Amino acid sequence: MSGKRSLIRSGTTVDQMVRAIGDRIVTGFLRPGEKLDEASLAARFDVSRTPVREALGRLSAMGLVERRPNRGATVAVVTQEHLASMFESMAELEAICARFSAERMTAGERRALEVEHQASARLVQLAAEEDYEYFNTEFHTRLYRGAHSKHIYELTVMTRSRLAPFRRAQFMLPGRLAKSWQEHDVIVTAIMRGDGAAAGNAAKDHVSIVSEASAVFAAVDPMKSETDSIGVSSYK
Amino acid sequence: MSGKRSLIRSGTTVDQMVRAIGDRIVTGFLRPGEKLDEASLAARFDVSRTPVREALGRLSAMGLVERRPNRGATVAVVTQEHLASMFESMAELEAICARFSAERMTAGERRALEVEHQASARLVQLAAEEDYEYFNTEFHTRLYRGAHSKHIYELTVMTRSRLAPFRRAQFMLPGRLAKSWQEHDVIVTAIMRGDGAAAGNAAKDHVSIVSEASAVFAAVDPMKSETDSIGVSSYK
DNA sequence: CGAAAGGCAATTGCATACACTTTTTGCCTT
DNA sequence: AAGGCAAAAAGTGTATGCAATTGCCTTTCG
Repeated sequence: MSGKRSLIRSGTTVDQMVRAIGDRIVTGFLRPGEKLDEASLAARFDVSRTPVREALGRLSAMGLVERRPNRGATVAVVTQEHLASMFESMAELEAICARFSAERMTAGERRALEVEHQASARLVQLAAEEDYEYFNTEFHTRLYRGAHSKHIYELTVMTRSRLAPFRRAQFMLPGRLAKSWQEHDVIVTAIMRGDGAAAGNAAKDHVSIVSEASAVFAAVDPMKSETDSIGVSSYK
Repeated sequence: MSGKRSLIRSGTTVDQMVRAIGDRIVTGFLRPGEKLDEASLAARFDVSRTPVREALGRLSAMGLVERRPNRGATVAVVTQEHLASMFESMAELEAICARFSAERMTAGERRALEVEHQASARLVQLAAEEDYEYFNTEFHTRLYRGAHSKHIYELTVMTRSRLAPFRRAQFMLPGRLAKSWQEHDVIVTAIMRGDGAAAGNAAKDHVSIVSEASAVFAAVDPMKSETDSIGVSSYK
């Protein structure tokens, strides 16, 4: 190849490829079921096939692409059943994190959770969807960390990343912001008084509602009729 | 390279490498923290470095090896905290599977579970550790499948595979076989009567006991004093 | 004598070349 | 005209070579 790959960010070439391809999948630029040709990708990003192959391998491990021996890689196609299964798992994992957080969070962690949560109330009043989504991610990450269990944290973050494409639109539903905050409030209250069971139930309900909100968008997905499956392009 | 790779089993070369290296890690032949040199591994298995690299990438995704850019790969070192975290996660995941199984298993699945469970009683009487371990794996796999949730299944199987090295010795403890069967019996009974909560609690207790049994072995691990961490070589 | 800087060997990362598998296309047969 | 077979083209899997980074060792200066 001729040109440099100077315009891409730092890190190893493979890391950049994982981010680049992963982003295009998550944002729906690459559609589910679409074939990922190694040579084309290599040419597209001006690298050789070797890092492309390694990136595809990692993305396959992440569940974003599917690979069959000697038959190449395709953008993972997520069926309705599998999507439901992932949301269900997410609800259970969040419940575990909330329960453990209620039982194990340090005083500092509890305080930080409470402070940030209260601060986010302003974003609801301002209807600042973008900022609220950022704080929402932070909030949940605090719960995951508060569980003080590295493996649970890994499983939860992994599942969340796989669901990322399907959660984008949740705050576009009218009144979702305020409802989300209220649900957070129930979780926080339970955690502050150390009630693990209540925190877990509240967290599970919270995710279930998000799941249903996303299902609304999935249902009107124009791709659905085509393949009877829902892909990451749902939000385009 | 000169020779063929005909003596290894079928599948792509990378698959074989993953199995070969993974087995050596799981069985403790390769010790935690040990450096995995690409060229040496390639020479050892008579392949080029390319499939070795890809295999190391997959094993890294599995959590069996750790990789740092430009610094090569090493056999993953599992700290006591992380090990405890994984067992804890396993207990929660098994609980979820058992609960869902109680609620969702088909009549056929319930029958098969019951039949196989009853059949395994003979293995306890015969003190057939090897065979019982096989049935034990089958039993738990039935629970994972019975949850009828693909993602939960994936998370559970993944966690189990990462814990595999640490579960080997559990049945070597005196009386563990009979106790294991009795614990299975509680789970099966709860599932048969559709009591999700009871099945979940029983499953959680079951794993917790396994965890403690493994902790016994971990505690006497000779490597422990060396690195203050527990590796897959515990059972050699 | 110790510490830091520079060079050297070893190893990883990427590119390219080759081999094998799969798929497609075109021709021949029925 | 339709179906099947064969050959070529496309694409993946593996091997090897080269560049770049890392860690160690030596050397030199304080």
